[in-house]
Formats: sequence, C-alpha cells, structure tokens
Amino acid sequence: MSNLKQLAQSLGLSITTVSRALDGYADVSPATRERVREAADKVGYRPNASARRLRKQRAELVAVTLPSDPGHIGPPHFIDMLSGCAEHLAGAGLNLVIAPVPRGESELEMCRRFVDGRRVDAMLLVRTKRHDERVEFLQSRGIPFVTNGRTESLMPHAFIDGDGFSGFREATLRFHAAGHRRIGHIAGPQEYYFAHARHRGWQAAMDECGLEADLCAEGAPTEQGGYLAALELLRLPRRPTALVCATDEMAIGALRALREIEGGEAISIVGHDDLPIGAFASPPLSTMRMTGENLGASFASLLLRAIAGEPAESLQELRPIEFVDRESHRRPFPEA
Amino acid sequence: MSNLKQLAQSLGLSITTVSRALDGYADVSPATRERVREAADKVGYRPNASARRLRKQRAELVAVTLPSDPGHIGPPHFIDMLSGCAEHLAGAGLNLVIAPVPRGESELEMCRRFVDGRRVDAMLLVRTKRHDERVEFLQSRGIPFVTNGRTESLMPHAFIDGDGFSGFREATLRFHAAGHRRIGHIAGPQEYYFAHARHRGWQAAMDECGLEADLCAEGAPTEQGGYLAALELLRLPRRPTALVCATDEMAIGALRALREIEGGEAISIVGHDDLPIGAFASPPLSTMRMTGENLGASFASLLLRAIAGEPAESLQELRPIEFVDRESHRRPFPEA
DNA sequence: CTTGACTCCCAAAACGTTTTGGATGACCTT
DNA sequence: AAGGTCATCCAAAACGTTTTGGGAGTCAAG
Repeated sequence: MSNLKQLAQSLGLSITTVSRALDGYADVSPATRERVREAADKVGYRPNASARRLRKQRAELVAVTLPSDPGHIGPPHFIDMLSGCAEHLAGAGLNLVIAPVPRGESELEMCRRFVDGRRVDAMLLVRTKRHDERVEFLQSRGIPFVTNGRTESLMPHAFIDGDGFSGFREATLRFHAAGHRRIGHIAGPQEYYFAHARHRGWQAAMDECGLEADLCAEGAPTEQGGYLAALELLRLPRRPTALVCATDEMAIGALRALREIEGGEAISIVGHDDLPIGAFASPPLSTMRMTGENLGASFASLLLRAIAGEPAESLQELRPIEFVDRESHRRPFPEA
Repeated sequence: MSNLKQLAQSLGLSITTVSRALDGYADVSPATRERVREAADKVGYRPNASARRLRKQRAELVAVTLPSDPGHIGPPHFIDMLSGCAEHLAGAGLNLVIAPVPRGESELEMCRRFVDGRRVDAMLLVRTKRHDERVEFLQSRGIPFVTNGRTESLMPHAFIDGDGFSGFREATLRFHAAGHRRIGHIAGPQEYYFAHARHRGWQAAMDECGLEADLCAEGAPTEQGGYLAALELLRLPRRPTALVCATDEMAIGALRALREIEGGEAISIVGHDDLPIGAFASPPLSTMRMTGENLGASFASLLLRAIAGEPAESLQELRPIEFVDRESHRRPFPEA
C-alpha cells in the first residue's frame, strides 16, 4: 500500500533521503531523520521485502528440511527447536521456511529448487545420512548450511550433533558394570549417521569388555521397527538380559515385545532422545539426551555465522550425551 | 548465477521471448520454445524468486504462527500438520514460513510485520482466542487467512475446527449413561475458543441430565495445570467420580493427581486430542479426536482458495469429534 | 497491389528498494 | 575573494523478472 515514493512525496523529500533516514545513515540531518521516522511510523511504512531482497541479493530466508519418513524427530523437541531457531533468526531479519519434500521428488531436487531459485540464504538439514547427497550438493554450490547430525563427508561442514558413540558406549559399560553379560543392541538403519555412531558405541564397549558383539538387530526407527527387532533378539536361544536401543521410539516398541514374552519383565532397557512419552511407559524408560539448552537458538547462531562466511571447521558442535535415570535400565535380573 | 539476460544472450533471443517460452505462452514458436527449454535445463536456470515476487506482487509465502510455549507439548500432530500443509502449498508454488513471536513483541505486532512488509500472501493462525486481535487485524487489512479454531468475531472468517461442544457433550452423556452423577470438568483457559466450547459442551450435558454443573476447575493447558485443577476437584467433600478433561495433556496431569489420592483408581477420566502419549499412560487414556485425514492438506487447500478470493463463508469446516475408546473412561466405581 | 489476419519476436516499462557518485550551499581558512 | 571542508540532499542505476504494446514478416483474400 505505502511505499517509499509516496512517503517521500508527502514529505517533499527524495526517496534516497527517506530510505537513508530510515536506515539511520549519518548523511541525513537529525532533524529530517526524526521527521521521516515520525511520518513512517504514522502511515505504518515497512519496506517491501521482495524489493529489498532483490536489490540486496539476499533472500532473508533459511530453509529447514522436514524429515517426512516415519521415525521423525519427536514432535515436542522438534517444535521447540523450530520455534527457538525461528525466533533467533528473526532477530537478524531472517525467516525460517519449511522445505517439504513433495512426493515423487527427491530431497536433492528439493534442495536444488531452493538453492538455484535463490530462495534461501542458507539451509538447515535435519536427518543426515553417512553419505548425504544433499550435503555434497550444497558444498558444491557453496551455499551456507548447518546439519543436525554429522556425515562421513571428507570436506568438513557445520553441524551440531550429540556424541552418540560415547553415549552408547557408556550406556553399554553401565550395563556391564551392573552384571549384564549378554547386552543386545536394537539398531536403527545404518545409513543414518546417528544410528551408525550409536551402533559403533555399543560395539566398542562390548570389545572393551571382551564380550561378543553379536546380539544386534536392525529395524526401522519406529515403534514397530523396535518391536520387531526386539522379538528377533528375544527368540534367540541365549537371549540378551539388557537392550540398548537406538531411539526411545524403538525402545518403546521393544518394551511391547518384552511384555509379550515370558520373563520379559526381567530384561533391562535403555533408549535415547528423552521423549516425554518415555516417562509414561511402563516401566518408565531410562534414556539419554543431548546436553545443552535451546538447540534451536544454537542452530540459528551457527547459521548466521555460516552466512557471515565463517569457515565450517569453526562451526562444529559435538555435544556430550547425558544419562536420564528412570527405571527401565535396572530391572532385577534373576539370572544368577 | 544464471539469469534471463545471460540465457537470452546465449540463445540470441530477447529476454522477453525466453521468459515467455519458459512460461509456455502461445506466442513463441514450438521450435524456439523447445530450444529455450533445453538450454534452460542444461544450465539449470530457475527464475530469481525475489525478482518474480516483486514484479508479480506476490510473496509466494504463507506464514504459520507457532503455538508452543516451550515445555508444553502443543497441539497434537502439529509437525504432521505442518508437513502436510507445506507439501500441499508447494504444489501451488507457495512456501510455508514460520512466524515466531520474539520475546517482547506481541502476536499482533508480529502479524503487522509480516503483513505490512508484504512478506506473505496469507496467514495460518493456530491457537485462536474467543476475541482474537490477530483475526481482527487481518480482517481489517483484508489479508487472506485461515484459523485453526473458531473465534467469536462477528465477521465470518475461514477456519477448520473440531466440534468440541458436541464432543464434550457426548462424552459427558456417556459418563451419565454409565451411571456417573458427579461428573467434573477440568477446563482450559476460557479465553481460548476451544476451551470455552468444550466447557459449554460439558455444561449443556449436565443441564440436560438435570445435574448441577458445579464440579469445574480451570487450569493452564499443561500437565501441571491439569494436575492442579484435578487436585482442586478431588479435595472437595463430594468429589467427582468422573473427569472430562479439556486436553490430553491436562488429563495426564489429572491421572497423576488420581494416583496420589486415595480411591483415585476408581475415578474415570477422558481427554481430548489423541496424543500418542495417551496410549502409554496408565491406565491408557480414553480420548477424542477430530475426524478427517491430513489436516495440513486441508489447511493448504483452504488457504489457496482464500488467496484466490473465495468468500470466508465458504471456507469454514466444522469437523465432528470421534471417541477413542481405551481404558481410562470405564474404571469400575465401587460407589454404590 | 493493397489489406487484413496471423505468427513470431522484441524494446521498454514496471515492481520498490538500496547504493553510487555527485550537486548544492554554508561555513571556515587563508 | 578564493579555496577547502562539511553537512545535507538527490538523480539515476541496478537488482531480475513479467507484461504491455507493438513491429516485422508471411500469407491469403480482396
């Protein structure tokens, strides 16, 4: 409705002066600056976003990929992250836009659409694979981006990730210290970095303890996937006495399997993610969580620094995993 | 990197012709159209989004307000809704952008920023109040918008909402038919339309049954709010034998209160939202849910029709509520 | 040969900003 | 009075697209 031209005309000034007055440049007198500001306030003037973006060659937008396959990030945490990130970005004049993956289109094509159309200044990638084609594409295009989760890319890139290896190693050692010797692992799809890292953590602990790392079953990162994988392990002749599960959702599925099997109530279990739902499982699910407050704000700050041109090496945060002690990991096991 | 000018030059054509060829106009010959398309494909040309938006005077963006105060689970299935909506909008060339509310700024100011800066073509408002200033503002500006939840605005506006009144009325009648006579209501903040409608539904049922509608406590729409409100009712001399809770989250808090109180296990309870977490509560929480598939796609389609200029009256969907039968609503009550 | 219709193409304007590179005086200095 | 320094302002260009309003050329009909 109202633009610079009209505002300038009504003030008897040029649009240059009005624009510079509003941006606080020193080459407009304090008197006119104030006059301009008042007039702008009165008519509620806001610069047209598209025009500014075109001129400044910045989209003022950051896209975040939504993991649409099942086994998505749990709603509560993800919404908080989104909210924190958007809020923090808004402080720098950027908005967060959702990058859905329309059916029939690959995530790569989606990235291409956003990047080549100059629709975004940066991207936030959520579920990384060990070899992630989106990462390679963005690196080749030189677009700033931050990932939630590492990759095995040779070129370094910005990320925030939990130290799943150490978390799962320690969880496994904890079971060992409690007397368990047959410790199983319910693994997520190994093409995802997080699932692979957690698997390696379990494996390393088993090696350290001189135990065979053979009680492992892989499944989809869902309740059903956890259920099926757990059944697979529980049907073995020498079944595990403790289960380390890649995600809480899988752990909840595993709990269902335990309920269906004789002696299942004597098997200990631990998950990862700290889903609120876990506290209501029976028994309440012990779990792990990434340390640190306001993940979203951290992502936003990394994104801003990436846009500002900081090298990827200085934009990597590997966060420790902390144990959340509830009940499921210390069930009495009568296995003397 | 690549723009119309370069593409046109490389083809020996004018930018007009190239632009029209790509847009499939009839006034460019099939031969050149094909030639242009091939060249565009080869260099991966995509029109600059900001430039097109400026010229077409459309932002190609829709903003969605985020409901979640941190720590609170928020509307059920919100991520799914977001994802479905974004995907559906993308089919029409629109992207979904998150409208955060920076601290110190009201939701109204946030709307103003988006609308006056011409940053969006439409808005999706999520948690409506009975008197919602955002609704009034958008109506006065003539910006297309759709709300999740009705308001008491005199002017009609587009919305999708569950029929909370009927849902809660029927839930209350169901308790009455099961023999309950002291049916309490755990209410949400009454300035929210959904909370008020649910309250009225309970009240209407009590009236119909000739029962006093006095067992009502209001609380924040959180686990803790439900817990406190439930305690309030349970401490009354003639405490309720059944509780109708405004949301699942509050119901889960109420379940916690029941566990702490003598005879609590004999009190029946029902919630609303069908949070996945409810299935894991003990006892599994009976609840209600809005009928209909893919809420996000429905919102998207309403938004598109609103942008196309359809009148608000034809963009209103009131959806029936269906009962989700688990266990918590039929606990044996020994109260003869 | 002229006229009109039709096909294919294009120059220029417009969208609303920000930024560049002065222009115009006023005021001091010498 | 000339030269220099400031303070304040502005015209015009640029960002990359879409759309308007024709302009050539061809062909058939009159």
